Amino acid sequence: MRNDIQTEDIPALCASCEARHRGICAALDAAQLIALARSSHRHRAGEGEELVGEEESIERYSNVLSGVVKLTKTLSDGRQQIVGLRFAPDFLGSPFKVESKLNAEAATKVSLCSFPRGAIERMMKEQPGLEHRLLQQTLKELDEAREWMVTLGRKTAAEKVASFLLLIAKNIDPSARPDRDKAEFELPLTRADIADFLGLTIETVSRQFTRLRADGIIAIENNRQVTVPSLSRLEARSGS
Amino acid sequence: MRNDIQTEDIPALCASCEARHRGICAALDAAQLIALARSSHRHRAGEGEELVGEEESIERYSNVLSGVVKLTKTLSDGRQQIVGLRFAPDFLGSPFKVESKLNAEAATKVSLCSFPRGAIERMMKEQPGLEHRLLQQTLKELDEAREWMVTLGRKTAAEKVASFLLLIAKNIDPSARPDRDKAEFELPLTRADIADFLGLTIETVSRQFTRLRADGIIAIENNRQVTVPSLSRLEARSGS
DNA sequence: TGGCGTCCTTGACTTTTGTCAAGTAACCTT
DNA sequence: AAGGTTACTTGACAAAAGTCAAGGACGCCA
Repeated sequence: MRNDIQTEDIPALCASCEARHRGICAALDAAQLIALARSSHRHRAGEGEELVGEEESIERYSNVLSGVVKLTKTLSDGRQQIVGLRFAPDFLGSPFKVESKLNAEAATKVSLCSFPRGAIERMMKEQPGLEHRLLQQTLKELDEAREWMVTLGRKTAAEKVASFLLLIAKNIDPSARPDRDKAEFELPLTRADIADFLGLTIETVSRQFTRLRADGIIAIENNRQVTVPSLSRLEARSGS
Repeated sequence: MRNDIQTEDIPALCASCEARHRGICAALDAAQLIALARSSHRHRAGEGEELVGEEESIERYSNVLSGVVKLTKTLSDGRQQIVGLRFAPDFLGSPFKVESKLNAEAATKVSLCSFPRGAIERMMKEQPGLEHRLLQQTLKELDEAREWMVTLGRKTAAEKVASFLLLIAKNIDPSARPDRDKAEFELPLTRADIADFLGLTIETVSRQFTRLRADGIIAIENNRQVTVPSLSRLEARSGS
């Protein structure tokens, strides 16, 4: 609506940004983008860096521009579970606080575009489309979480590992489209992370990789570089 | 805001309704409640009854007024996972469709207050507070789903069963407040359902119940009636 | 270049959970 | 009250995944 009477250019910061089109910012018009860009800044974080600790969590929201962020929960005795992975251009930082604790950590090198809580909340008031967008992202996350609950609760170790590889292929390798049965990507997680994501041990994950490799379903180079000659053959092993 | 100039009474249907205060309807003013009540109706469903099938799913939304509804997902070979439980006054039916399939089934006798999709969407347009409320419920569901992912992925069978009992106690027994360490309730799920919720088999669930009973953590009568003399002792077994 | 640390793999063995089978208890129907 | 059905429990055994231990590959830093 206001786009029509809005002649200002969008901020340079946003012009080449993926989140501008597919992310949360797509709900904003040029004037709002400019306002938000004023209080936002891009920054990078290295592998293993904590993104959402106690204090920071509520104060800043971010778009993931590149890299992978893992969301984790930890039991009192240290057992850990990854409850979600965020890829570009996902939104990071749950609006309005939830009681239960969640940690966000860079799984790879990541780049983020962050802005203060207040800015986004102000915009939500004047632009209902933004809240709508947020609701949609949240529904998508909920859907993904439930999908993964099935994987955690009902799949075998072999199926879990195959499901994980499919998930990564879909989100990392841009060429892994339905019309192309081949995929190639670098694993964004260590074996330990993968184990925490799948509810398994490192050793079990490793053994399943070995089996997939022996069966020609995947090829691995340098521990991280994965080639999947046939996604459908991989999917056949994912139990879905 | 419109509450001030609104002198009409709220509909009789809503007057005694829990969802009116704690549920999604709390975001509506009297005029909107009246409009919604016109196209809504209460109905009951028996144990095991399908609530959200292929066609019905998107067409009707409901508030759960009493009883428990289970949300399930099923793998192609029939393995099933319960991905959520809805208690009164939770909202049922995800707004705007998601691609992945989810089934809702009455776990116990339930009573619902349903209204057509169109009605709620119309109101969301004129009352942003409603969408906000929906976002909050969705965030709560997401939080619960992630909490359960930890249970599924990282807890032992014994801890899973204890966690399940705690969850039910909190949601069913109104007297199970922090200040009272005792709880008593009727299990809303069969052993098979519990197994599907916990990612276990019926037999394992049964054995864990037997152990909790032998250790005096719980008492069970008639398979379903559970007494927990000390919630904190139960919690100590839940691994959280 | 060498040494150290991290990440990963592999093997032997243990534990946990699942499977199969039998049997009991409660309930519903007639 | 009899018969059948469903839900649950229990036991013996099998399979899956975890644990412990050793060793290899690679990268980093002095």
